[in-house]
Amino acid sequence: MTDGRATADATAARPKRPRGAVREGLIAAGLELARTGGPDAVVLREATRIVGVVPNAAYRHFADRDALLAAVCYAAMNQLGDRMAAEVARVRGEYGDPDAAAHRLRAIGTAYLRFAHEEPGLFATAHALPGQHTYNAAPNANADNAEPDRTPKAQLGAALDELVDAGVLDPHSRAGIEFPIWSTVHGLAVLTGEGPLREISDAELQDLENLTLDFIGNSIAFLSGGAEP
Amino acid sequence: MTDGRATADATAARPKRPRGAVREGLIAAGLELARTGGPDAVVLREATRIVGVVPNAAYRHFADRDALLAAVCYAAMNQLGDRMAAEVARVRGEYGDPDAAAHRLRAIGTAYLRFAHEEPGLFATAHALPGQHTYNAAPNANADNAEPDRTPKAQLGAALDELVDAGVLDPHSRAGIEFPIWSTVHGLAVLTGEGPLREISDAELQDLENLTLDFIGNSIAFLSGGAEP
DNA sequence: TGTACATCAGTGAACGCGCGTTCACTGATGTAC
DNA sequence: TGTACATCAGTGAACGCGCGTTCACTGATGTAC
Repeated sequence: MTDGRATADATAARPKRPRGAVREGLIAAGLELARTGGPDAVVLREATRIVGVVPNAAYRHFADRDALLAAVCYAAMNQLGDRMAAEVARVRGEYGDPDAAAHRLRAIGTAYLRFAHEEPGLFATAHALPGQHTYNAAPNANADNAEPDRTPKAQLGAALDELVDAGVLDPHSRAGIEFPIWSTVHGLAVLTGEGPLREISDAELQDLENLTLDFIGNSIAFLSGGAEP
Repeated sequence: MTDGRATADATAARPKRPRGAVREGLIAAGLELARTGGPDAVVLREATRIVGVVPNAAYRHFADRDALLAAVCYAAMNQLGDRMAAEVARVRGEYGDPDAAAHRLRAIGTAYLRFAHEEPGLFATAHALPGQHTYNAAPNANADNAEPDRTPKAQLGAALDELVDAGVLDPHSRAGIEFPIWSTVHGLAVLTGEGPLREISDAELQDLENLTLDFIGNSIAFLSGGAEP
């Protein structure tokens, strides 16, 4: 009874684990810690405790604490990407339809902001990759990749490409426009999350989000030669 | 010679310090630590070492480590504000002149981005106020304040007010517009500083900054009923 | 102007804590012949 | 099919470290009468 092991199997002593289970478990544990307390809460010893393994066992799977943290950061970023993809997929209308394209772009933004608001720890962790690691070398970014790139930047880029194909956005204005847009949404998430605007009410937050997404829409509209509504 | 004290005064033993010198020294030391390593580098013991005082002496001036960090955060934010004010002051043209007003708004943005780029540690620290403290209760924000508010938000607000007075920006569109603008600039600073865009070259960074400030200008131009240039 | 006392701002020593990391080890799994 | 051996993935114990914080103290400064 002192042993909290799940299985009452007779052959106890050392529990059998499928291959790779500890590594995956450590990342999952790290994600849970990050969810609650952000990147600083990803403590190697605590992760091994959760998995039920001795601390140094982690070094069979990760070079050091930062390598574990990096894996957790990638996982957090993937969760953000999945949320965005899911939100975009909910928008109906065929590819190239101007209205649908605009809605999909907005869905990108709202998903990003919603994730930041609902999972502040994971959102912060997704952007807390340790200095010696690189965002480009993300594990899921294999060269001969059949499935599309699900990074936030890539999904935003795809939405903007559709806006061009739909004839809404001038191709000439397309180049690099994802960066100001990404910056705007990211900045709002940071300022209202842990930044100087973190004390505002939910109602004010909602207003700010709408205001900000409209702000983005206005800039695009200007590039498309539109006038004030 | 083993004593690194500055003065060779005969009455050594305990060096005389003017009133408040230790407190100010701790904040200055904390700023120096933050400059190099960000908010996490603001270590209470290290700050006391720099000042030349025993660790627990800090508790005469700060309730705990977070109180010291909060003071350092406020100081970092003030440095950012000072930079912005200096950059804006360099723009010539009298108040209300449309061209000068636009330049002043842009100066706000460039100063913000420049500070983030040149002093990443201080920039991060300015936005790393510990959770139990509040940005509104900034020490320099006394109620009966003769001097103007130098917070980034206030300076941005002043620039936008001038844009309204200059007839460039519709008063109806003025309300709350500082938040999307602030978000855009802040987001770019974070993404290119410690975020996923931190590995880009200086040239690319320059392009991104121009692109982003133009993006802001476009949104304002749209609100003012302008068309594509 | 002098004395008594309270407050202020520092010292010195110590505390427990939890962390990341290293070492030498051992049993289980996979592989070659 | 069986045996010999290398590799893998865990254990157990220990390390040094530096941190924030608390305690009891002491000398210097300011204040009341």
